Amino acid sequence: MRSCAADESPALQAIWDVVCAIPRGRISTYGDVARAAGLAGRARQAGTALRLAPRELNLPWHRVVGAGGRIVFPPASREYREQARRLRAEGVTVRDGRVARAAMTDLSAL
DNA sequence: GAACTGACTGTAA
DNA sequence: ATTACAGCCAGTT
Repeated sequence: MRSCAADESPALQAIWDVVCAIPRGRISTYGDVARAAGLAGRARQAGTALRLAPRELNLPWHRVVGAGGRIVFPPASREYREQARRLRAEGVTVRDGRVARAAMTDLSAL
């Protein structure tokens, strides 16, 4: 069964679907996620979609970072620590608010 | 419906 | 390398 539940908004579901498709131990950016969801140039909407995403979806939101692999949250924030912790748990190297380029996923290849 | 906000990004100083 | 800023556009007030 689908791990991502459907939603009334096609755009939100499309984004969630893409995020769900990011393999474990890999990461992608807001811009790339938006593009893969058919919303090119709308990186912010990707962020908004993740903010609105219900926890019940078990969405791997931590695999989405800013352009260039930068974590978008303030380093002291709870969200930042959560994301860094989860990424490291998947074997992704997080250093100084950045993730290794090697962990980048080419969503167009999915 | 106008104004404000922000889980973004590219460019410039 | 860092910091600032303007453009962007969906969601909220």
